[in-house]
Amino acid sequence: MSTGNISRDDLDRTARERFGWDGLQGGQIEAVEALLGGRDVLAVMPTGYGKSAIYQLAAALLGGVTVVVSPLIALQADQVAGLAELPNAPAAVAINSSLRASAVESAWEKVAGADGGIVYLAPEQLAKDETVDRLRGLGVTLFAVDEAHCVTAWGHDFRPDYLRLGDVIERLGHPRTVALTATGSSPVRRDIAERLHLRDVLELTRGFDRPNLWLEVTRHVEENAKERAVIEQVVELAKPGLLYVATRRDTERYAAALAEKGLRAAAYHGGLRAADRRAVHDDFTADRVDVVVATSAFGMGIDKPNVRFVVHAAVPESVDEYYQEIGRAGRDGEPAAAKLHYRSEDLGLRKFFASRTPDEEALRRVYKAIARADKPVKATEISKELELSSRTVTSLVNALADAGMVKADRRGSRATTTARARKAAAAAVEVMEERERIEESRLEMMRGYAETTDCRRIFLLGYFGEQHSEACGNCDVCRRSGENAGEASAEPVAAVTDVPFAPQSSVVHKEWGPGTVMRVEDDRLTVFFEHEGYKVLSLDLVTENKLLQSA
DNA sequence: CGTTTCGTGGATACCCACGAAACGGTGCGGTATT
Repeated sequence: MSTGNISRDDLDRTARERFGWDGLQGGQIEAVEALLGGRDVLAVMPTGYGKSAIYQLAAALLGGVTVVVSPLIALQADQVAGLAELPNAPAAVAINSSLRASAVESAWEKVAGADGGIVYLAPEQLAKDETVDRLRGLGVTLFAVDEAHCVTAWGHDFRPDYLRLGDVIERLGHPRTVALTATGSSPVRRDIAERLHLRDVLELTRGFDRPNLWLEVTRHVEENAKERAVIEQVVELAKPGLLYVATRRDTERYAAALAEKGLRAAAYHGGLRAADRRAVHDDFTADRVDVVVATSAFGMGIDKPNVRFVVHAAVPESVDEYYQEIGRAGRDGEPAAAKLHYRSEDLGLRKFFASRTPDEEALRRVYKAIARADKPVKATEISKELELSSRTVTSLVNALADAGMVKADRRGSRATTTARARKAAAAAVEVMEERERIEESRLEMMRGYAETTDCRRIFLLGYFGEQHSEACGNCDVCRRSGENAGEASAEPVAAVTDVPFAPQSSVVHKEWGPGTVMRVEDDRLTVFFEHEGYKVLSLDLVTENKLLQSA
C-alpha cells in the first residue's frame, strides 16, 4: 500500500470502514500521518484517549506485519479479542508461553497471510533469537511499544528485556516505531526515545491537564491515625474508587477494615492467582465492588470512566507514577478526587525499593567470569558458579552493560573492553550509584508535591514541563488560600518573566553537568540533571555564582 | 528506611521489655509436579 499520499479523508474512511470508529482525535491523526510518512512517534496520551488506535490504524494502512510490545499478557488478550470483534480489522494474535507449540505455529501463519496482521508480544519473547529471526523473515513494517514507560521503570533489573528492545528494533532493520504511554516527565520521555533508538521522532502530548480532579494532601504523624483517617475518608467518598497502599499485607488489612464498614471492598496485588486478579478486575469494571484496595499492580488496562476517587494511603515511588495512578479517576470528565495521605516515614519503604547498594567485590567476580570466557556467558551460569541469586547477577550485568564494559543479549554477556576487573567494577558502581541518585531525587520530588505550599496542579504540571502560573482553584492549597483571602478564587501566582533559563531549556552546571530546566519559580529553579536527577536551585545563588550555563 | 515479628532474659505483672532479624513491589517464561 502507498504510504505517501494518504489524506485525512482516507484516514477517516479507513477508521470507519475497517474499525467502526466514528472520528479521530487531533493527536491520533498527526501520529498516524507521521508514521505513514516514515517518522518515529512518541505519543503521551491518557488511557481512553485512543492510543491503540494509532498503531492499529497505521497497521491497517501500511499492511504487512506490525509488532506490538505490551507488558501484560492479559492486556494483549483483551486487545486481540477487541480487534476480533471488528468487521475488517487486521488479523491479530498474541504469542506467549501459554500457547502450545502448534498454537504458536498457527498464530504465525495467521499474520504471515496476504494482508499481514498484528502480533502482540511481551519483551521476553523478543529476547529469543527465534522470534526475531521469524519477524525478520516476515518483514516488520511497524513496531509499536505500548506502556513505553516500562522501558525506564522496569528495565534495569525487574524485566531487563525491556532494555534490549532498542537492539531488537535495529535487528529488524528499524521499521517505523511508535512508543505509547499515558504519562512521563520529559526525562522519562527522553530515556524512552534513547533506549528505543527512536529517529526523527515526533513527540505528541495530549490530554495532560485534568482540571476535574480535586487534588488534596493530608499529613499525618502517627501511622494508626493515618489508617483511621484513610478508612473514614473512603467510607465517606462517592463510589466507586481506588485505594492504593504500599504492601500486599496492607491491601488485605484495609480491605477487611472497609468490608467491616459495609463496603464492597476487594484486595488486589501481584501475589494473587491470575483467576482472582481477573475476577477483581471484572468486578470493578462492572461496578460490583465499591473499592479496590491495591498495590501498584492494579491499573494498567483499566479504562473505567466513572471512578470517583483515587486515595493513596502511602506515597508512590515518583510523581510520574502518582500522576498515572490518579489519572484513573474522573475519565468521564465529572468531578473526582485524588487524595494523598502522607507520612514522611512512608518515603522509607520507597527508598528501600530504590536502593541499589553496589557490591564492588561481586561486580569484579561477575566481570572476571565474563571476561575470561571466549564465548558469551549466560546469567544462570554466572549465578551458579558464583553462588549469587540470578536477580543479583542480572542487576550486576546490567550495570556492567550500562557502563559499557560488557555487551549482553539473550545468548549471554561478552566483555567489550580489555579493562581490568577493578576498573570495570568501579565503572559499574558509578552507574548504579547514579541510578540510585536519580531514583531518590524522583522520590524527593514526590516529597515536594506532598509538602508544597503552592498550588498542587501548578506543581504537577510543572513537573511534567508545563509552565502554568495561574492557581487552579481545585486543590486544597488553593482552597485554603482562597479562605484566607476571604475570596472564593485563589490568588494568582505572579507570572515568572525575565528569567534567564526557560523551562525545557538545556543547561550545564559547573559540578553536576548537563541538565534540563523543569520548572521556574520566582526564587528557584528545578533542574533535572542527567547524572544526578532532580535538584532545586536557588535562583540568587545560580545568578551570583554563575552556576549554570545555557547549552 | 521503617515496621513487624521473633527470641531471649528476667520476672512472677493472668508476660513484659528489649534488641535482633526479617520483611517489604512491579511479570515474564519454562520446568517440575499433580
